[in-house]
Amino acid sequence: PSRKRDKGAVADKKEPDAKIAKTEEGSSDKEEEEKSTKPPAGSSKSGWKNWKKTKESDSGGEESKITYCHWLLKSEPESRLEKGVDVKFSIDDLKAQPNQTTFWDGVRNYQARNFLRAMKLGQQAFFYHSNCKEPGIVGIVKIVKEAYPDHTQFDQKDPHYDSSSRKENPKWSMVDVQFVRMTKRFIPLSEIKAHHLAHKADGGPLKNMMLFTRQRLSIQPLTQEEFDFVLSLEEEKP
DNA sequence: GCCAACGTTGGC
DNA sequence: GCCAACGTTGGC
Repeated sequence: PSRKRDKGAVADKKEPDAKIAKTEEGSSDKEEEEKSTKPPAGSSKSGWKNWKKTKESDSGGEESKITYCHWLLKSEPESRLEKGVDVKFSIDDLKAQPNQTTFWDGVRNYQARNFLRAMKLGQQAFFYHSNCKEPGIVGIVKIVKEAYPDHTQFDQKDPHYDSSSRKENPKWSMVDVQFVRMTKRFIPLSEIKAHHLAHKADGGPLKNMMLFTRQRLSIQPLTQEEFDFVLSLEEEKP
């Protein structure tokens, strides 16, 4: 699960426009809670080392730590029932919410959750339409509230109810996001993928993009370079 | 609708 | 802790 449902209006408030923070990424993909700065010692098959090693630190001699400050959020724009509940949530649905803001509930994957928890106020994310006729990026949103417990994990009627989660120590988190703008044009997955493939050969900015290296992750970080490159595509002719 | 990718579960 | 079975994601 990943999603978002069309009921997540959030009470409005004006947040002071946030500082664009740098994100230190420290997530793991396993069950444990906050982990410290170091990766699991000998972890072999978890996804961590793969993205951990993708880049040298830019400050010379220090611990290599990728800083992500942009994100990609997947959501399904077409109706689909999950336990009798329609999980459709398109960018138009987001625009229709009060204050064009919603909570991003329903994430039930540890790695995705840890990325949610790393999100900082004011950071921008691509809104990606998945599982539909034309998958791709349709708009930009920003984080307007950092991670807090996802109440739908305690709701038995919710398709993402988790009976194993305790109120005292909630497993799952969500953030609030607000619509910023549509991209100047639809940026299809196929086009991003073509660049990814080319960049794998020539070392370009999308060579490690998680859309392709962590295919099923519904919440993904992007480096500044990845974000900038993808955004530059909106200026090009289709 | 098919099915590849890949995360999770549970037997041992 | 291994790994086969199973379930889900999501492109095509």
